Amino acid sequence: MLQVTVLREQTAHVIEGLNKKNYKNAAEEVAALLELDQQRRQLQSEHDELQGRANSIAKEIGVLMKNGEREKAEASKAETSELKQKTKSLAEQLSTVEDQIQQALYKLPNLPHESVPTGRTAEDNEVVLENGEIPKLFDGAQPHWELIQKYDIIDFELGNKISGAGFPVYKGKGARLQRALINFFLDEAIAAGYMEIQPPILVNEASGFGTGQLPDKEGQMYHATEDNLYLIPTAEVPITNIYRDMILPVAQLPVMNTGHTPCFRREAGSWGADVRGLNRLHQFDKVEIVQITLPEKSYEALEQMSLHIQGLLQKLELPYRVLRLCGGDMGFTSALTYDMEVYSTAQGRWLEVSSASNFETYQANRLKLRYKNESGKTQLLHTLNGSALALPRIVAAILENNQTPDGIDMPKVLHSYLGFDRIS
RNA sequence: AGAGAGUUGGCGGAGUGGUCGAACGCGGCGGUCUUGAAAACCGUUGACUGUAACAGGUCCGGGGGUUCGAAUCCCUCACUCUCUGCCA
Repeated sequence: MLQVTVLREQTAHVIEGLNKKNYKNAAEEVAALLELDQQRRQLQSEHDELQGRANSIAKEIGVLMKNGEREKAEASKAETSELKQKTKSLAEQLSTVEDQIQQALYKLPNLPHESVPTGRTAEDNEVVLENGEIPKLFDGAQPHWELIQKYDIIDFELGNKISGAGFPVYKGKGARLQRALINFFLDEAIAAGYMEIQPPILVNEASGFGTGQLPDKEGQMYHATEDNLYLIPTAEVPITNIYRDMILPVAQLPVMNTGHTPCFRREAGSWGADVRGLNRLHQFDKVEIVQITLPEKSYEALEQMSLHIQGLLQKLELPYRVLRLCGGDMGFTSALTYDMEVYSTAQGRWLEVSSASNFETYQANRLKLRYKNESGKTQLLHTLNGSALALPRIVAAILENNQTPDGIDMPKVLHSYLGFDRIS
């Protein structure tokens, strides 16, 4: 979440940023928040003063009791009762105001980086670059949801039977392709300097708050109510929360972690067009990369992550493009997001396979993730993450783009991982 | 799942109602000594809030209560450990 001091000191900049993110009533809400903040500080200092007096009287009473001056002690006790009442009432008001501020802050999205294009929808995203030839397919080429049936490698019906829609069963070479991709992605990340992590895939409430899934996106996560744990929608949640409530030594930076996990998304309300086959699932696999850096290094890190992701797509020989998301299409917690899209030839459209974001201090503020700068002051770090990569749409694109009338050729880089080079 | 014990500063570990933000040890930092290092000795060493700077306030797992005063007493929740049971 945003820091109150930033709202106070850079009000105009904050409002401008919120507007760019298409946040409604930014000016009014910020003004209301600052008003609350003013009240809070006023109440705080009144409360603290009374509390301070009560504290010193209590100490005096202690001394009087020790000296056996009972009567004086009793007199002082009477004096504090009124103080106590006032303090209590101020404390109540204070906590109400603090709560209001907290709620208001949760509602504010992160501010966009200056390079973020203005815009409202995906139409307004900026295409940063395109790479690779879009292959020409033969007549009768099929979309992946037909190919997976033809070669019997991914089974949605079975998934329906044992779980429900959006939970496919991968079989035979389909399953092996999954495993090969996961290993390939992890090996590449490790070679790039990331440390592999296997985190829990059920997380507690505090972790959900830390990375910003809670409270606003509660409905998107599966919730195990009996134990109040959430199935992770991305490895970002457990891997970033490892560092919750930490003050990291500068020597440990940047933190570079990677991990493969299944991801679970309820996708409530988002079913409709373009969700056939592997395009949108409730459960899918993803390799995630996470970095935690000094503030001045975070954009460099984001570029590095973007290049890493592009390298994967190049090695898989998939045509892709990189988008810089516009203010209206960006995630709530992000300051700058690059989306990587792969061209799905049989569907004739681009599919998002990765998203790399710099959250600057937005998550770190919630996480209390900090470092000590040279003058010994604790300051918030920057957090970043990216998919490297999410499997289902990669699988869809590989199947569609590499199909021949009697089989599907696997990208060369996967051969050693797969143990076969063609699905037929 | 049943029974019991516990949760204190970076770590270990005192503290059971009154100058306790917290003894002591370790670690860290600074200094003396040394050609340098180690050892020894001296000093220092949490976070948040707040202020122009002081001051002040909050924090001993979370929340609530008793009291003039709580790390210390009470309630409640969470978590951890040990034993028993079950199990990959």
